[in-house]
Amino acid sequence: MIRTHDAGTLTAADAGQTVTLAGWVARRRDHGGVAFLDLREASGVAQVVVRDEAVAHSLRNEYCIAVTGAVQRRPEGNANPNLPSGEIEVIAERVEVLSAAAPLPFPIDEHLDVGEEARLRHRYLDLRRTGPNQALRLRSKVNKAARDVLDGHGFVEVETPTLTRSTPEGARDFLVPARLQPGSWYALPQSPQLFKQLLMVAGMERYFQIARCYRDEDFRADRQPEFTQLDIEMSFVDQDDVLAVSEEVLVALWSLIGVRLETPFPRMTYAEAMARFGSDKPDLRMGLELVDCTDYFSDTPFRVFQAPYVGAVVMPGGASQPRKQLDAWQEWAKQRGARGLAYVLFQEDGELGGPVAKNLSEEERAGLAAHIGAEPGDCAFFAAGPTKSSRALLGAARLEIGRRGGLIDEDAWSFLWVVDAPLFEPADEATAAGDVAVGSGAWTAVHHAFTSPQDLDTFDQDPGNALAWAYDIVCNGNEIGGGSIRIHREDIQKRVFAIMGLDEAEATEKFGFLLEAFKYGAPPHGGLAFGWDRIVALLARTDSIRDVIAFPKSGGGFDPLTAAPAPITPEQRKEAGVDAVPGKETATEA
RNA sequence: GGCCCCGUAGCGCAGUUGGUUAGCGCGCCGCCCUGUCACGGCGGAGGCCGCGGGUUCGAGUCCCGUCGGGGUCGCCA
Repeated sequence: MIRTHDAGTLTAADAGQTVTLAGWVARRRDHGGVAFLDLREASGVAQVVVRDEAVAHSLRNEYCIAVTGAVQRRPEGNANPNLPSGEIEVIAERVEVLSAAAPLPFPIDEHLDVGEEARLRHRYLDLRRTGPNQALRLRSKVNKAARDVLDGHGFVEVETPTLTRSTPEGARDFLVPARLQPGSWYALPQSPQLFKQLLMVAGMERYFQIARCYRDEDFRADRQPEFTQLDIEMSFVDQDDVLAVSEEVLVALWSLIGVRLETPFPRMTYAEAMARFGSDKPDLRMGLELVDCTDYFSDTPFRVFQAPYVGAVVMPGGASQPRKQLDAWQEWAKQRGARGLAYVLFQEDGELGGPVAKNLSEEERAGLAAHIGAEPGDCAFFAAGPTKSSRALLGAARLEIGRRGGLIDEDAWSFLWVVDAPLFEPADEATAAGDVAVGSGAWTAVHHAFTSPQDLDTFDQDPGNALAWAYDIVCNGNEIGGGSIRIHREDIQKRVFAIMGLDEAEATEKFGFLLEAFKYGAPPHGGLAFGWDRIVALLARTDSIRDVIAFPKSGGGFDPLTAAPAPITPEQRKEAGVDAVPGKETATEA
């Protein structure tokens, strides 16, 4: 080793020793006759004193250097209490420049903000900064903690293919041309879903993988084209078994940041979450539940409230908002595709204000505050219309109220299982929004096509109300994982496909290998996948999953560092078979 | 794909109702400085104001388009 000691670990106890440190010049304070260097490396920072002016003068920020010298207590009054090594300094006898550094594209300094684009273009420099560096180190610890828990339960870590077959799952596939079969393409997996089920058929019984997944969808703040899941699957289990193991993993993760989670986590049904919070991932760090007013306004003279659903959410103290702000709420609602957001102001004098109030009956006005739990000085927002979209709007308003009003307890960790998800939803989006159970037969799986119905006998008689053995784990309003008990019987799987309008031939073409596997004694099984990037981001207390990914992509799937994706040469194009014209037999894809 | 915001020096930003020489801080380069720790002092270099078009006597500023970035809705089993 070039170095004998780690800079950040030196203390007064090391005084008198001669050490060799190696690292980067984080900062140089040159006083002429004496210069101070902050030498930074993985363990931290130590101050180096250079008395040779010629040596000190030539050093620049981020030079990679090795320093040999004696550890010394700092002179009286010169200690730096902000540094673990602040009691000591190293008096340089020899400074070797291992590698010089060109002027930096941006400062490697905790105190300054740098734009994300510049940081990602030189991510290797960004990662020298303490924050980003710590995030990756944390991620490594998170991986280890999960492996330790699962290993303790006899789980087997298995790698599954990343060059696989395109399957009609939810998202668009990334495709890779197959050189040896021009016109045929691999797909990158959206998740190892099918493989992990095959591993259950294979008798692995307990599988996990820190799995890279790929989805070619439009970008969001929270999304990367490649992302990571902790993927888990277990045989001979029911829902409670999966939830218990999952909780154990999460407990181990949060203990890394000194947080002790109480188990078991609370559970709430999907239906309850939607009714009370207008979300399938309610943030329980704040109160403010939606109030169903459908019955309350069943005889209302107000046309807008003559709707299949009317609900409200209260904004504490909202009655004093200026008109401009109330108008801004309308804009906010319109941006979310709503017509608007009706509101009633509960004045301090007991009168109701706002444009809606005068449309209500005397009786409705009188009892409204009590019904929705509004106090004088509050404002209530109303949504009326189809149940699903109205609740979603109110749920979003609830969160916005919480954010603006500082009602969210930022120190809290709120974990919640959302269980009993519906098995199907209407495939047609308009039908879904309208919440009208038309028997068009066009149903699609809410979770995925291999999720087991709770009632194996009746699920296909009333698909719209059938419940699934599916569960999501929610943390502070983020869905950080989800899974299900799977179908392990071929006959049930076929009935599910039938509801989804997938006939035998199609099912065979898309999932034939899975259906065939299920013929040979498939065990009952189920599992779950954690959104690993989001979980690490939560643990690192950062808003962006980009901060916990070593080399993330920016918008549009562009990698600012490598400038991928990039054009290929005509030779590559020819060889890859990208332009192969499909023959008749391969042209059946819709 | 819809909508909103942002592109000015290496980095972070300012730039008035359109007005002639586009500023500030940090960084960079040079000189000085023996106890600093986001050291300090003096001096200096560095700009196709994202790109293209238009309006105007005159555009960083106004208009149209386009590219890039961020956010949001759609989408993401």
